[in-house]
Amino acid sequence: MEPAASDHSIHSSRIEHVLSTATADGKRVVHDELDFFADHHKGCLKETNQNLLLKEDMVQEKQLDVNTGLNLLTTYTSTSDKSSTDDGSTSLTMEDHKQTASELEVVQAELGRMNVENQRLRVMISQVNNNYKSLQVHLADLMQRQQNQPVQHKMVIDGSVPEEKQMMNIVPRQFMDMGRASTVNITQHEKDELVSHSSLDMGKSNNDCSGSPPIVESMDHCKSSIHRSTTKRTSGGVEDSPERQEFPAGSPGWVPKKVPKLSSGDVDVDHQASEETMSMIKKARVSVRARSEASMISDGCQWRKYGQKMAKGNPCPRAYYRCTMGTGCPVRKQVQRCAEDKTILITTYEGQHNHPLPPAAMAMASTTSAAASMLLSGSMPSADHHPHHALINSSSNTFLPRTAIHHPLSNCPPSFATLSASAPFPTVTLDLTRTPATSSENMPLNQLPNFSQNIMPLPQVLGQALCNNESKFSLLDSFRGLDTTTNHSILADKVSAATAAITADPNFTAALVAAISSIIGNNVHSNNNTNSTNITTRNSSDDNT
DNA sequence: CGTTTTTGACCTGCGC
DNA sequence: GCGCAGGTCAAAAACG
Repeated sequence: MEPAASDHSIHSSRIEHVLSTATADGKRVVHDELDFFADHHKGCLKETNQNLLLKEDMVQEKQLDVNTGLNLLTTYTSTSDKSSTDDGSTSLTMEDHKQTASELEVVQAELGRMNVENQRLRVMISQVNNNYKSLQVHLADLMQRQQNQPVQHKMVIDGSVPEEKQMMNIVPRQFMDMGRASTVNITQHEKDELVSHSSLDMGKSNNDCSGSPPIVESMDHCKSSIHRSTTKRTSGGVEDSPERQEFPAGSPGWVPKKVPKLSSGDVDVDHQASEETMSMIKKARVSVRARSEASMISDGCQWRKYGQKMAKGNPCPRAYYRCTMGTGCPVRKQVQRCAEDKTILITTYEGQHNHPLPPAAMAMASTTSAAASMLLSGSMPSADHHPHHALINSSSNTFLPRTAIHHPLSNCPPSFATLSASAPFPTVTLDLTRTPATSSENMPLNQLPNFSQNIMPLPQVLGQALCNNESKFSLLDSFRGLDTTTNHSILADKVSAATAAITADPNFTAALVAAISSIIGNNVHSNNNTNSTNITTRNSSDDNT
């Protein structure tokens, strides 16, 4: 009874160690790694739908089972009681009947609860689907608008907008540009500029999975080619690293680690402004802190260790891994134990996958990709001037910059996710090491799993964020908009519950990490193709595969 | 035997 | 220019 009921939680928080050495396809699996995606198959929306259907079937079956069981019970009772009858005792007593009846009532009540829960889950799924669709429509609309208004964002580059507008535009734009989250904030003018820049190398691209070179990478490759021409390497620039050979300039595989400095003589004034903007673009990283004795957390991808270093100030070595799922996939990650608490494993992801993510990694990634993109595009104080962590702390219910500490939603303690704008790389840090206790201060833990009842689903929150936003992706704006139309406490409760539920679910947070890292990487590929965001398309299409 | 891990050497950027 | 630290390379070893 109880296990069946618990099966209805969409987000399982189960963490299990992978003990096997090989997967079904024969690929090696790191021993004893912490597998956040042990039941990843539940994460996909469609699969969730299927699960719901299956579970409903299970409920029906269970009804049959129960009835059968009761019949059997009666039969067995009489049968098993035969011995007692044989012993001369009486047959079924009234007490037996009462007990059976009470059991029946309990089972029926439980079935009723399960049906109700199923209904709630179905409603939630439909809400999510609706939100995805509305997101898609809205983003298409935004893209169209921005194509019609290329001048506005030039102001962003020029920095001639009011400070608040700068905060809303410049900073998110940095993150937008860095990752695949969205190209919405890139105007057509900028795209043209970038394309003209990158056209130097684009012709050499030959292994782009998506068929279109990503803008950001093209930018990097452009600068990379300049860099290579102006800097010497002991290998002479001809014998480049294998990755550079694998990924000729313009191809999506290799993303240079560093953004080279350009001399003013290299480019004209317009380009210089553009380059200055691009020089602000730093490579985003996604870092996750998880408490684990395992050597590495499983994120659905396969990794090969290529180096290990002792980092300053930490007695534990830092291990360097690169993704081996795609040929020459440039995604890398660093794994290191926390110096203060060696039970905490810090995994930092960097780069962009040049291959489709495996189902394990995609599990819930599509659901969270919107969240991640909002995370990355969300409001932050001037990143380059505030090296501190900007709070997009989900457990603080805010996604708000520290400058907005007076926001009514920002009065909750931080714990979960932070965006670090500190040099050299902006880093989204998710802290899975903290218990939900902090975030559930306003929310009893036993209410957390009741996702569909107590909270607005995260995609819905994000959907509202988009719908309340006319021209830019800013949760701050959206929350401001919500402030005028919704009850603060209700919203706070909903967001708090969502946050707490997320915090309480390692699967979700790990998936969020994977989503963020994949967004930082993969979105660029298709976004450039479709000139629309991948957030919704991937959610709606990939989930149906 | 192919793949992965290990590990010392090397490269690069940055601060002084 | 030098030293330091982070990051990467690549040959050798280990592994399955």
